[in-house]
Amino acid sequence: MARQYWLMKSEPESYSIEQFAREKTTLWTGVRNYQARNFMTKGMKTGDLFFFYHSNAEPPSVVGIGQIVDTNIVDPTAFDKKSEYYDEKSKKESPRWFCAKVEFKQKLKTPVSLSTIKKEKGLEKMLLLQRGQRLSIQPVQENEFQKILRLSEGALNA
DNA sequence: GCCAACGTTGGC
DNA sequence: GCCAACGTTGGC
Repeated sequence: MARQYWLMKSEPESYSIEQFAREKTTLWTGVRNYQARNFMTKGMKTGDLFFFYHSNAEPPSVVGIGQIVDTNIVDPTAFDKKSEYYDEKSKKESPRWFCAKVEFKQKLKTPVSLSTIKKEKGLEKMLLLQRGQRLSIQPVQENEFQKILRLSEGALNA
């Protein structure tokens, strides 16, 4: 199975690329949307790469790259009453939520902003740009991945 | 199983 | 701070 590519969102105020760069690896917990969960449990494989995206940021941007280390880990925050992600409906015998272990690879030389992505030909189909979509984990095509990488190195980025 | 009310996401 | 889009909840 060829390597797949993803985009994973995080608000910099809750978990930023800087924090990720410092910790090197982290558990991507707190996914509480079934569609995002299914991408994570069914599609994601060890070795896949993902864009780290800052949502609710100024400007919202792709800021770095990470790699999937392990998948289908039961999300421990669902059982933690003190966690904001606690879900009483997720039982240890039949967990409802899962997370992935991810490793920091690099920050982009230049973040690629949402507005830049919107302007770039060939990226129109990205889920990120689809109307009303709010998925925190979404698949990215390889050519889209490469294109955004090139944007981060060129001067085209606004 | 329908659907109104409500909550959340996230760009602007 | 606003609000569109969408998911979830719960009454019936």
